[in-house]
This record gives sequence, C-alpha cells and structure tokens, in this order.
Amino acid sequence: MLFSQKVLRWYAMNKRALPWRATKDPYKIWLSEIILQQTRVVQGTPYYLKFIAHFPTVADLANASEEEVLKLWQGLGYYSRARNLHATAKMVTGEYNGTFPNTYAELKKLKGIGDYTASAIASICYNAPHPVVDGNVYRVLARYFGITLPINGTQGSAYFKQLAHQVMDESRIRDYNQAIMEFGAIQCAPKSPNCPICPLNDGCMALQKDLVEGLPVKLKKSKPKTRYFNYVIPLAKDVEGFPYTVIEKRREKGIWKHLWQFPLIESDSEIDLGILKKKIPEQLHFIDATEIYLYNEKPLVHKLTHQHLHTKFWIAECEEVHGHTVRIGALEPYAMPVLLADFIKTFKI
DNA sequence: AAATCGGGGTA
DNA sequence: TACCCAGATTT
Repeated sequence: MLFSQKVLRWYAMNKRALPWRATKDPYKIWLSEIILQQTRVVQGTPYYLKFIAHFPTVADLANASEEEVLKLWQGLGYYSRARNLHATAKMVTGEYNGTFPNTYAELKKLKGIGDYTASAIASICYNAPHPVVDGNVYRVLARYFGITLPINGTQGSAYFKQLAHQVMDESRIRDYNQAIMEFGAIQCAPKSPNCPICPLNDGCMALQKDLVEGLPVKLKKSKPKTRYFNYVIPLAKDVEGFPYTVIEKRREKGIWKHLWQFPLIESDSEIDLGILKKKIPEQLHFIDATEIYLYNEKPLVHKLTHQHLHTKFWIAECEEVHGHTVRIGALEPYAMPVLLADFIKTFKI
C-alpha cells in the first residue's frame, strides 16, 4: 500500500476530536494554525477556545485593541504571532471585505502566514493541493524514507518540501495533511515511538536501518545568552491610601515587544544595592526612592529558548512616582511576560 | 545561512 | 539537561 494511504488509514482510526476539526471556516482554521505554531495542541487549545469566545468573527478580532489581543495571548509566547494576528485581521476586514483569500499565494502575503500556514489553510479550507511541512512531517518523512539531510539546512528544507509534494494524496489533501501531522504527533513521536505496533513499520527505512532515534537530523542551534535584569518596582500610596506602582510598554525590538513591564535596568552582570542606587538616577530618573530593598534573595532564572534571564526584583518605596501609574490591585488587565505575571502573583506588600 | 522570537512538556 | 512543539521573520 502507498505511504499516503497507510497514513490516511491510520488517521481514520486514530484522529483526535479537536475543536477546529469540525469546521472549514478559514477564520477558525487560520486562528488555530497561528496558535499552534511551535506550540503543542494541549497548550494551544485553551487559547483557541478563549479567542473564539471573545472574537467569534474576524471582524470582532479586527475591532479589538492590540492590548486586548496581547492580553488574551499572554502566556503563549512568541508574541509577534499575536501582533501579526491582529494586523491580519484588520487587513482581511478592511482590504479583503472580511473574506479570507482562498489561494496559497494570496494567503502567504498576509502577516504571520508563511509556507506552512498558507498550505494548511489552503488545503483544509479549500482542498487546494499544497502539502504541509511542519515538525511532524519532517520527522515522519525523514524516518519512513530514511532521509539523513538536516531538516533545517537549505538543501534539506528544499528536499523535504519536494518529497512532501511527491508523496501527498492530492485528491484527499484536506485529510492527508492533517493525517500526516497527527501521525507524527501521536504514533511517530520524537522520542521512543512504539514502532512494533506501527502500521507503517514494514516500509519504514529508519526502522530497518536502526535510525529511528537518530532521525530527523537537525543542525545544532546556538547556545542561549545570559542577561541580567533588574526590575525596579516603585511603590507609593495615592491620595486614598492605595499602593500604586509604575509600568511601561516595551517598545524596542527583542523579546516581549508591546508587552508591559516594571521599570527595568539591565546590567552586564549581577549587581548589588549599591550599584543599583547609582544606576537609578541615570536610567530611571522618575524614581526617587526613600528606601530600596531586594525582593528575591537569589536571582530568578527565567529560561527562554535563546536567553537565560537572571532576574532580581527590587522594591523602591517612594513618596510619589510619575509615569504610567497603576494601583497594585489593578495590574491584571495588562499583558505581561510570564516572568512578571508570576512575580505579581506572589507579591505581597 | 543563521539568529531570533516563549513557554511548557517530556525523557 | 536536552530536545521538541501544526513556524515566521529578521539579520
């Protein structure tokens, strides 16, 4: 039996009932695909349900503020997805008369829609013959056909793309694309796949050559860089006696763009109170503290894929503070990185 | 071509 | 720890 037919047969028996599987509405398919980029189904599903509940149509999403979109996205990571999601919703609503384009080429022009996502939407919504190539597909193809080219090199990327095109079932592309991804996620798992029970094991080159654990081959990535963050939390009391602080929006490029944070001093290494007191007038001139103390004895290490953030939280008690002031009890509506959302949860004055 | 962009789950 | 996740974009 053909590879594609084996995959489709496996899918018919094993597919999960996922919230976006019941529809061909391009808005919902698009939303699910953006959420699921580099994100596991179990992590993304609650966000998908939240977004559909808040924004039933693309026009609802377009009419929301970016603040609102980022807040709903909080905790999911890769926040450019949320900013691009909002921009594309506005584009579709404003320039496409509220209707998503129905071709791969037109879809790919939209922000946040690359090769994979354009193929996914075109095939799932319109049954257009574009094979998806995601992390699951790389793994399944590399193993079944015994391909040792690195999947993230230029050569390998092109090779897998043409191979995917070669082995797809064009007549059933809508199901086939979801089938091969589901097969990769459930059966042909990254680690310790249960090959003895796999219905594709008879034709699997990796299994024959004992290469299952070694495939796919991936070029090694760079090591994470260490950064030293000093968050200074100003603390003052307003006229009614409520404690308030100051936050700011991250405008520069880099992580967490357009998310909110406390005033930040980044240093080249870990610093103590003495150094901090010298830096505050230089970098955070709006803070005039009567007392400053360290909130966490050991730096909290927040690990991202490419950065390790050694973070100290300093409390700066002030008579008054200027800037974007917010009561401590009213920080919830602001979209913040998990690092800061976690801090706020534990923070007791 | 390589780096960057999060956070969480798994072995 | 190391690796991966329904990748896209920038450098």
